[in-house]
Amino acid sequence: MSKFYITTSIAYVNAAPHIGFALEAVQADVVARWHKQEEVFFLTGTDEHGAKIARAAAASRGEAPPKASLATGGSLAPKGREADNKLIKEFVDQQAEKFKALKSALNLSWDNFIRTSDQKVHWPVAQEVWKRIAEAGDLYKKTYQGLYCVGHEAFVTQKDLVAETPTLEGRGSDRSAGDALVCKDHKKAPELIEEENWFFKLSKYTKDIELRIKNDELRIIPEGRKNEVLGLLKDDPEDGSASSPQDVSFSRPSKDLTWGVPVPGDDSQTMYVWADALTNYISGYGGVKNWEKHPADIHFIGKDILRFHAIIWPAMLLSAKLPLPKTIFVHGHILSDGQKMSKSLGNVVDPFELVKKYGSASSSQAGTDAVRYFLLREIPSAEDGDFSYEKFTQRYNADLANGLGNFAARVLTLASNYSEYFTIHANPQNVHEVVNDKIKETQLLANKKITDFKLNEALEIIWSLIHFGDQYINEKKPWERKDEKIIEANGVAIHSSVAILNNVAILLQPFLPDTADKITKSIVWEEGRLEIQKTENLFPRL
RNA sequence: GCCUGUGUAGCUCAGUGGUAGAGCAGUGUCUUCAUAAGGCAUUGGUCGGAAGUUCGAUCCUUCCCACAGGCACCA
Repeated sequence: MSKFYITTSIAYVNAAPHIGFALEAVQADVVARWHKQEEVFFLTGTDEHGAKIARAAAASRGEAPPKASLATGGSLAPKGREADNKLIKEFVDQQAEKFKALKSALNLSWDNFIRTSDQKVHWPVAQEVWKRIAEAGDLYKKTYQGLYCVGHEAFVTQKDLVAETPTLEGRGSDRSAGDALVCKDHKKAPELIEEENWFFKLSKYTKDIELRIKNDELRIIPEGRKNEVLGLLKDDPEDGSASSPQDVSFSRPSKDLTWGVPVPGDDSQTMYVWADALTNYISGYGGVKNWEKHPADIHFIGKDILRFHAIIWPAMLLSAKLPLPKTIFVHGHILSDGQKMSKSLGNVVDPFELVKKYGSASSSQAGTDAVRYFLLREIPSAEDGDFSYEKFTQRYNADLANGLGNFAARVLTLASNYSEYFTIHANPQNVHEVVNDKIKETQLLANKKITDFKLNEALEIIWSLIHFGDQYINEKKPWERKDEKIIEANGVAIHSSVAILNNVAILLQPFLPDTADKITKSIVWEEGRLEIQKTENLFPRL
């Protein structure tokens, strides 16, 4: 297993794929394709367990009272769940298909798609890792106290609570002191419930992890995120504001949560998200043995799940005596017209719609590459970015239609119109020195940017080569002066232009694979002679 | 409430102790091989606000404002 191993986080299937996951998948895809000269294993998948999924499944069948106050009495959780689980299974199957469809929509090159509901592939690994952690003595049972809201069918926290309205003051005598809070959605006081959970001794490993992150044995990119994690790990008891992470709950009673992986040796408990979902990186990779030989080179994740990947996951691996991933790359979030995307605002951007919208009749891949390009160029790789149709159109016209598309058409037409030059001067080596230098410089810079995960800047650099090409052609004007004396010079100029285009395509291969192929295929050398096959417009102007 | 980060031209961002730069958009001009595309030139900024350190700050310090994120056992 000497493969370069790249993962995305696994997507939670309670909702349809949105553009945020598309961003992560596309970023990971570029890096995977860029490493293709080595052997690469690229994993993605879906996280399909948990109470939220169960609720989403019910909602999708139009059954559940969304936030209506209909408290389901006491019957919400327990028995008779076999039938329910079957329905949930149908739901997640359906959802997982939508995520898998991203592969063709965005031309992704993943090698495996892991689903946490896969009882044959995923469950045994999740349980094996659990056992290893248990054997290390890092799991213990503890009573968990929480505020349970019947309306939510879940534990709620302080931020879900609001002060009770004055009109209900009559009940004042009922409640104990300081208990004047009610659930903000359901206007009912939560119950204090105790339940027994398995806990993981996270605290045992925080020092070790802090060290490994500090010395980049576990790299976290970008720097700001690394510092954020180090801040979390640092214990400064003085001000009491930040204290190193506490042990985390690793299971839930199965009476409340049957939709998940059973805890080995304890039927009364179901694995909680960490123990279950994070192990996908091992189960999707052929199991513990493979991971031991070659752990992930890069995890691509969003900033919202940094804590789990940078602290809990390494702690689990240390406990299970398994190697840590080498790098965690953290991207930001995509805003929609400056606002957070949310269902209630109705501004969620659907990647499938985008691809369809920007694909032309003649070529649907133009839409795919246009979406890939926007995500990779407009969104700074490690930061938040903004999506709007206006920006998309602007990027498309300026960079793809006027920039790349026009340049390709320009060079190919030029080369095929003046092909007589080639009979005289058909040597591919015959490229101007300045052009060769610029090409080499661009390759160097772009590769450096990709290594640093600055994909947007890599594209910027590639586009500077296109710009250079336009300048070069304007300067050489190979279309005029066809007299004998300068035929040779024009031949070199056209060869040089073709070389620029060809190298742009090579550099773009990981970013816009389909467009790159089209360009490369239109430039053919036959018996030392250049044959140009003009293509249709790569990106028609909008 | 506590902690961290960000705030620079219409938009996206770069940048340095000595009074600011790029790309896109805008304007002018040249050009036709090209997708009314391209080249060149150019208009935009009291560098979030206030005070301080300094001969001098956009870059240093303090306070304030706005936004983002983290923590306060919420995944």
